[in-house]
Amino acid sequence: MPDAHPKTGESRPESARDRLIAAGVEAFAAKGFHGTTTRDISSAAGMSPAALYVHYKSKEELLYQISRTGHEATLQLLRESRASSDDPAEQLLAAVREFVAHHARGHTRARIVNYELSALSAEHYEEIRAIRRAINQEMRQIVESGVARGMFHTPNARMTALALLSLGVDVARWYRDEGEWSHQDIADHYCELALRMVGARA
Amino acid sequence: MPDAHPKTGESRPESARDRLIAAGVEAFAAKGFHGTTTRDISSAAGMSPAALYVHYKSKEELLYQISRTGHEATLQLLRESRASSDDPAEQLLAAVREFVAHHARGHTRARIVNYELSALSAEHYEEIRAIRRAINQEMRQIVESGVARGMFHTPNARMTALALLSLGVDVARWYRDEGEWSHQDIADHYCELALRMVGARA
DNA sequence: ACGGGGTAACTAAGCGCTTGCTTATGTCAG
DNA sequence: CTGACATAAGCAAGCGCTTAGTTACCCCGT
Repeated sequence: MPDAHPKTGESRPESARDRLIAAGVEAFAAKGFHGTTTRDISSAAGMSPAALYVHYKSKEELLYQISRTGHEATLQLLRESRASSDDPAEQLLAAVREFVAHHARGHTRARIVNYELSALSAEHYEEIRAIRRAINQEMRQIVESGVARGMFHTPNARMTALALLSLGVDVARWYRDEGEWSHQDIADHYCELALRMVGARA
Repeated sequence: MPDAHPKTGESRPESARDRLIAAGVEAFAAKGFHGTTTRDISSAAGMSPAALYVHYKSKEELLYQISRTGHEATLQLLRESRASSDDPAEQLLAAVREFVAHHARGHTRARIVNYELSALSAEHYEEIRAIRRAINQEMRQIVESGVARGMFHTPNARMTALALLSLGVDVARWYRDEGEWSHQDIADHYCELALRMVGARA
């Protein structure tokens, strides 16, 4: 909303900010933050190098915007999954299905979200860490509520919750668009794995 | 073996090559290949920038040596686990325990092995990919042999094997030395998770 | 209808610095 | 003397980012 265009409204093809974000996502995911130059990004967005600085203070701020919106989308996805039912097993299935599909479909963005944290400034990193803690807590509460109701059986609910997230995050590392499994196939199989991991079959 | 020292034998504190490797591991893991300068590496190894080129052709060749030995160690670990027993369940437990402990204890090296592949040259990348395929196959054969003997029950043995490796690899991403769980704790819990994932309790 | 003034987006050129790597030279054990 | 190892100095190229200037478009008093 900071760049809502006063007159063109919806017919505008794509804002310069968005094109820079899209170019940054591709480049950072492919070559990493430090392996990407501001010239890579701006030329992929069809601009001169200086144009990047009209819209973002620095290369790092572009990374931060990508990372922040990516983390917030992931957190929201887990919150909605947990709110979708009162049954922990249903919550778990929704969370795993959405989380895995999100990391497969958006593997490019997800790689930046999960593997480029060390390129953030100290302040930005702290902000992102807070979102990551909230993400962990969502999954933990699903598993712990299932254990509390006697529906799940695991000797260490926190580590199991971490393993579930870990499994989903790593999909972004190995997933390929040309692969033989669709993100649906993967999400379905991972739902089955998740039920087994939490010990849902008493 | 290319730099076996003729006389000092075992009392030699550490060769220059090894110090460069150690410095490279730390730097690459902390800031990534492109975020690390040759001056970072050489000064951490207590040498001038030019000394790196006495021992390695380029910064990329140093990365390659780290990546190759790391991959080979991982492959060997899985081969030994599989050879340690005829029982697929025993093989699985040995493989998961060793693989997870290896990725926790050696998380610094493991991060380079798994997250810095795109910085390798095309030729080196192909060589590493071959080792990675062999690693996948080891785990796959454990799971498939368990299914073939009716001891494991999973609808997609290949995806389950991939998930097991994925779970272990991702330990290197989140593991911290200061964390409250030792690598033994994690390995034990992950063994339990692995048995559930493959459906070992018929 | 018109022109002056303000604003936002963008570029060409380039600054100061750092990069990976090389060269010339020295040192020292065998 | 030789050869392996190290360094000081530095090169060409590339880096993130800045500056000065141009263009396009808005509002608004006359």
